[in-house]
Amino acid sequence: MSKNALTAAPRKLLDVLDLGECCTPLRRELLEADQAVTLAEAFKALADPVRLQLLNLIATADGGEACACDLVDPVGKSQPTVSHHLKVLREAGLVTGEKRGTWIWYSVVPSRLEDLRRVLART
Amino acid sequence: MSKNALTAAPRKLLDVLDLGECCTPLRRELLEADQAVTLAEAFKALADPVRLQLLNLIATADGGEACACDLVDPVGKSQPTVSHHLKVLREAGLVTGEKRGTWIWYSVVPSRLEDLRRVLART
DNA sequence: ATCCAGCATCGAGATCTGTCAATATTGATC
DNA sequence: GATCAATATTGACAGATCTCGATGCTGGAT
Repeated sequence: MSKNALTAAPRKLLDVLDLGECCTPLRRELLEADQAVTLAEAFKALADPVRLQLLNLIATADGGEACACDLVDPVGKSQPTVSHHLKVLREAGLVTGEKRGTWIWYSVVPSRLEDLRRVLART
Repeated sequence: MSKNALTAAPRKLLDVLDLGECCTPLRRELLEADQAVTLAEAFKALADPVRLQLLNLIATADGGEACACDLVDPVGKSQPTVSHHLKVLREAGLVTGEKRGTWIWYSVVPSRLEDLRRVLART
C-alpha cells in the first residue's frame, strides 16, 4: 500500500473554504463541523516546533528545496523523528518530496500555505 | 492567582518574527528552536475543530462579538468543554472576553490572526 | 554479489490533549 | 440573607502525539 509514499496524500483540504478572490471583503460563512475537522488537521501540521523549523529550513533553502539529509542536524532530533515529521508535512500537503538517486529533495507547496492564510483572513 | 482571567495572558508571541512591512520581499530568517516553540503554541490553538468553530462563530457574530452562552449549543459539546476551549483561545491571544453582568462577550483579536498570516506568507 | 548510506517503518514509553460529570465561583434578582 | 443562571475549575479517563532505538528497505558503489 505504500507505493508512491513521497508524493504525499494531499487529502482535499481547504477547498471547502474557498473564499473567492484575494482581499475581497468576503461573506463570512458558517463553519460546519466536518469542515472544521478538515481545517484543524491542516493546522495540526503546523502546531509543532520541529515541523515549523523543517518548513522554514526547506522554504529558505537555496533553490527552494532541501535534501532530507540536511534537515536532521539543524533541528536536533533523531533521524526517525525527523522522518516522521516530514511525513506529517507531506500528508498535510505542505511539502513535497522528490527522490533523486539516494536522497530526497523537499520543497514547500506555496498554494497550500496560501489556503491557510486565506482562512486566517476572515475576521 | 486567577485574577483577571478574562483579559487572557497574551504571552508575547510572534514579535520575534516581525517581518517588517507587508508584502515586502523580505529576507528569510532562520527559525530558532525557541521561536519555533512559541510559534507552534499559537498554531496549536488553531489545531482543533471545536476551537475553529468557536473562532468562526465569534468572528461572524453581529457586532463582532458573541456571548459565551450562545457558543455551547452550536459546537455540540458540553459547557465545561467549551469553556476549556475558550480559555485556550484566550491564552493564545486569539480572542478576548469582556464580562458584562452575568455573561461574557467574546471577540477576536484581528492583529493576532494577522501575525499568523504573516508567518505563513514566508515562502 | 556485497557493502554502505539515506530514508522509512515498527514498537514502546512518556507526555499531552479532549472530553465529561461533578463541583465551585460569580453576579443578578428576589 | 436565599436562589438561580452563567462560567470556571477540578478530577479522571481515553485517545492522540512526540520521541527514540532497532530494524527494514532501497539504490549506488566497490
